[in-house]
Amino acid sequence: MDYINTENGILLKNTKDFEPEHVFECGQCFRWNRMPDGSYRGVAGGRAFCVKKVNGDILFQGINEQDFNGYWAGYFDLGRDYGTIKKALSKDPVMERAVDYGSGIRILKQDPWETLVSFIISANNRIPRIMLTIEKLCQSFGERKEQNGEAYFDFPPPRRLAALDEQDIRACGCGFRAKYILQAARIVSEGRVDPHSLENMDTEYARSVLLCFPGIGPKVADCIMLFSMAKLDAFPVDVWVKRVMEHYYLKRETPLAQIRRFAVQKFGPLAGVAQQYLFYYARGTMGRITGRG
DNA sequence: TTGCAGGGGTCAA
DNA sequence: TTGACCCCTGCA
Repeated sequence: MDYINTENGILLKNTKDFEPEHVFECGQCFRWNRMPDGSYRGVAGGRAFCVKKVNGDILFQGINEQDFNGYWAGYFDLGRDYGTIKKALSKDPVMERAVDYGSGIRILKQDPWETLVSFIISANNRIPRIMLTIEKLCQSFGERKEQNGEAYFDFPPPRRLAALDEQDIRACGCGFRAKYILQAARIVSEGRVDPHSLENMDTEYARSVLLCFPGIGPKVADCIMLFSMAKLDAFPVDVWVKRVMEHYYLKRETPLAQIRRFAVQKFGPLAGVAQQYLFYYARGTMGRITGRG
């Protein structure tokens, strides 16, 4: 990992496997917004900052070296060689096209609690509304902070949400998911499950624990593990991945669980990364490109 | 202009 | 296996 510590922030060199648009718009995160100049501004890990591409390099604006090494290098999965992963996946002709299409995708390592709630909200929902709902939750119940005169809000911790009424959560636009969020907050704040501890458990066990939460089914559980626990063998199957898998591989209508088994068998420990390339490829190429989820 | 289907799933019957 | 679920958007 080659970087320079500049007065503007950390400048990452040799970034052929890091494209901000691919990273932030492949469906794994909901608090990064595209700015008019093409940079992305987001809130994560308790702070707000900007990621921007400058002459082929990636600038993490306003991040110091200590925070970069202590947190952000892990968050952006900079220790992993995506070049090798892409080469391995590209042996498959369909994956070769998908990898080429989303060549700058990286799997983020987000906060497990925030990711758990975010993907409960994602169920039967569209991306713009998911983003709006999460932002409202943060503005209503998260800690207010300020940076360069601009306010931003952390994601509310479990104990904060657990102390609310279902109606308070519903008022953020969560709809029928409000009761699931409240119950999840109670489960975690009472110490019955620690989402962070699941990182150290194998994928099948972590999955079985996540499935005990109301509002978390197979797809959401796989998303939480892939996008916050670096469990790259988790393969979330949503409608887009279902479409792309049926179209290119299975050639017929196939149950979700069967698609997942097929993919895990085919792509093994890299199934989750393959899923992200396929998802981004499907959404970009398989019709109906809209603001809808 | 209005009405209705459907969405990056999950639950309950 | 199927309908209901928040609520917003696209479309007829």
